[in-house]
Amino acid sequence: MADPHDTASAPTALRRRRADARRNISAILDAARVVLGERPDATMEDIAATAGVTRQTVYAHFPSRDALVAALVEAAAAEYAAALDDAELDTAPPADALARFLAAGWRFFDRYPFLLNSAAHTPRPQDDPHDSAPPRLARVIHRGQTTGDFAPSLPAGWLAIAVVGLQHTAAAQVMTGRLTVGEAEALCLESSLRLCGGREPGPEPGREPGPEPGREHRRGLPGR
Amino acid sequence: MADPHDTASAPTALRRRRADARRNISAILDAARVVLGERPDATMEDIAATAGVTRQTVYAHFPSRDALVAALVEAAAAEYAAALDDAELDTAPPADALARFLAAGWRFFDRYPFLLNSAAHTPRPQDDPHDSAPPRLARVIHRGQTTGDFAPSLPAGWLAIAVVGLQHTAAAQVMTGRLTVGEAEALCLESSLRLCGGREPGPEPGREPGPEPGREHRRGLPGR
DNA sequence: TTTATCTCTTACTCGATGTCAAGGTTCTGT
DNA sequence: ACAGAACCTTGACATCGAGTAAGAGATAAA
Repeated sequence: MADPHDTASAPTALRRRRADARRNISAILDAARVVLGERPDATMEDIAATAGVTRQTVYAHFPSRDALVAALVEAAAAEYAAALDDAELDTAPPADALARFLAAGWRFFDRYPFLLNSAAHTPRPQDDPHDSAPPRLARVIHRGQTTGDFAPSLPAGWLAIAVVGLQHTAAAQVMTGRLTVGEAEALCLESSLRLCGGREPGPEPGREPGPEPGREHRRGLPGR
Repeated sequence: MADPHDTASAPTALRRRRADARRNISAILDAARVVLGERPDATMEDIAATAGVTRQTVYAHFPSRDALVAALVEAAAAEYAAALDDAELDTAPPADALARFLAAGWRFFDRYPFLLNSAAHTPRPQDDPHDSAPPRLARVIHRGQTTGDFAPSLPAGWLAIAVVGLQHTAAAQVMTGRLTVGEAEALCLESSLRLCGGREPGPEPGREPGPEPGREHRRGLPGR
């Protein structure tokens, strides 16, 4: 709080901070991303220690724990949105766009596992301005429905949410060790296509549903 | 802990408790079910006050907060399992059995909304002996795959988990007020059937996808 | 009625969050 | 390079919730 000079000479909401301050802020955010991914109920002191600063320094930049995770969610949303921007969802064929959407999601979950550990969904106000993924996917699905690639009998908005939920479910299976990452990706893609009413590829040779070799690493939950 | 007489003369693990004790235990469980459904981070004192007892009385029956929610999850699992027993999943046609499974789930979520608020998924050991729903549904789906009602190209075990996850997703949409209960049920059923590869009913008259009248009550999240 | 059991009151410890002030350190503008 | 602002650190403090403990009073069961 105590912002000494709120002069109107700063049109940008973010005042230029000192270099070490910015360094610490990103160190704290990084530490929170890692530590909260391992233990969602980690202490402020744990996060501060991992970031190499003191607990009070964390409070110097984030007024509360909720503010910290909110900032973390914000950063995650920005990264996710950027990844989706790079996926060219609106130009690729609908089925490909769906696959790219899911691929971006897997990379995202890999970097922000704490979003799967339920601590992120704190009592957020009923608006979710940080979650731009479902609308984007809804556009893809709607486009596929008009081109005939997807079945139009279910609303695209719901299907988008359902696909994201499906990926969330699959990721949770990876976290508990019941699926490998490769299995989860394959099952999620196949299921999402079917959910959207895409034409099944049928039993053609060269497309077995088993996990492709070389990526059976399970994540598992870290000890304790 | 302080169990005064652990005599071997009690073959049943549960010693016969005094009547008011049992009454209080169920009152506490009921209060926890309601209060934690509204506020997942409610205090022990909140739960105790709602149950009409003192905080220490709660600790007299449940050694810790985790033990209380564990008991609550246990009770929920028992009710859910009983509801699934009454649904005759193994005799009804697969598509009907799937619909019954989902219907039981909706009644369950209505009684135990706290299970949607993520606080229930505390660091549980990696085994989930309390969750008998997916295996049952997997049996139904597998049966449908052998009879030809469902497509066999995805493993039944995964599809069961995916359907449960889909219902979870739909229920979350109801919690945030983005869907009514009726909409959520209709979309979830339709999506689950499609996910399992059931034959689409096609555009026959008399099956509009809109919400049927008389059950548009939204749940919404309670204030604060 | 008697007795074992349960509940309530009061008070305490412990850990985590959040706050505050003083003094030292480091960056930045000149 | 230098002065001052911005930042970090140390230490102490307040608060809240979880969990523990003992004794007096209430209540169901015998």
